[in-house]
Amino acid sequence: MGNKLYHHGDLRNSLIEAGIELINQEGVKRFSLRKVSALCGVSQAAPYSHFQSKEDLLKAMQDYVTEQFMADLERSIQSYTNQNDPGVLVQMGKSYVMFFINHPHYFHFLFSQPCMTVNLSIEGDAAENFQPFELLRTTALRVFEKDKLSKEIIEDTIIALWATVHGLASIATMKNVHYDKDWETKIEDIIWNK
Amino acid sequence: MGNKLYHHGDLRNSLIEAGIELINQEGVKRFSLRKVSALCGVSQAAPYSHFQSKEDLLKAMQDYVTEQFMADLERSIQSYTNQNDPGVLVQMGKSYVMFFINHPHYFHFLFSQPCMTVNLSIEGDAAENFQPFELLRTTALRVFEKDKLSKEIIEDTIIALWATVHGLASIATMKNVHYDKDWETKIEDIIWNK
DNA sequence: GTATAATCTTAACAATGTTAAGATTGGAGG
DNA sequence: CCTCCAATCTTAACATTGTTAAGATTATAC
Repeated sequence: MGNKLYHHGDLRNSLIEAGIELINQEGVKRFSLRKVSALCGVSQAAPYSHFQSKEDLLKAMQDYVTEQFMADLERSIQSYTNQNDPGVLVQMGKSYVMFFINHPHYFHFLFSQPCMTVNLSIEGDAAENFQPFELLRTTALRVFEKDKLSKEIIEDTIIALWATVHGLASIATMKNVHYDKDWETKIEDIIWNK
Repeated sequence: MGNKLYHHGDLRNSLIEAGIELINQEGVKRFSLRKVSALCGVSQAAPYSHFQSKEDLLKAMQDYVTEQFMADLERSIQSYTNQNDPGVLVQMGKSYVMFFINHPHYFHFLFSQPCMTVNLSIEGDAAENFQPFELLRTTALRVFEKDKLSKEIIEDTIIALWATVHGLASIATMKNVHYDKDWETKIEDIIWNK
């Protein structure tokens, strides 16, 4: 009765988004299921209708962000005319930075929390790695295929490209650094001059 | 009265060592002050006579291992005749691996727990880095000084050397890989052939 | 030998993850 | 429209945890 519904309607996503906010404000250390429940105006045990455990919610939070990020990057790549042209890397790099300019809280959530496991290894099992990094890597490998470069140089170039783009995202999402319409051209310039 | 002493005698170190054992067996997630206290045959609040908090004990556990490791490495370096000879790096590498062959549980404690913060960056703040890594780095810089190599090549060589040595330690401390008297010569060969 | 500081114990508190049992509700099938 | 069922949510409770307070015990300095 009234405006208080027994059924929340979209509790699963609300818990995920409130969880990200909570971690950004208090850190993963002070994150708790009960606090997230309270933020969603819901009882302490409500999350257990959607998640098996606290760890399960945390994993879902990571997947939630990563999936949006991946969808954005894949859309960006496929919208480019020539998939083998180096320009596709610049296009992807722009999207990489832009995604976090549009969602700065996602950047802090993913990369500023020591226990949010984001694997970034070249040699290790690719399947366990941060998916956006692997997407950048396979895209770059396709672009560089025709160039007959040594494996080492290619891998180093990929790391350099990723570092540039990730660094830009890190700077752009810092507090007091505001979005500027010149950012897009800024990003293009920096990546091209690599 | 009897053999049960009111004063433990060496509780601080016992807590640290029992804590390392507990983390190796159950993981940092299931580590708790009360369990460590029980393992030491002491009441739940006893740790607070030696540590301010759980975090404080965890930090002390890391420092405890790192200090022993550093002392070992420094002794190894200083025992070598010529501090500028490349051989000092081999000597140090041998000690690096040997330390963890002699203390395999320290390796797992330091490197297999996601929340044990071990920084290993080249560009970042050196003071925040894993001290043994910085020691290897400064030693290598001294050895390579006369060679007039580019900074990039030197840094890459340092990474390669560290990776070799650390990888050997990782393999050597795996279960079912037992210490063998040939390990020392094995290590020498692998590092020299780099 | 006594005062004092260090060390340890017991007891309690609030916060947390998790489960059990039951209430409420939306929607499918009659 | 009505009924039944599964999904969703609530309340209540439990064990575990970090931490503090108050006091007991012991080592050590004087």
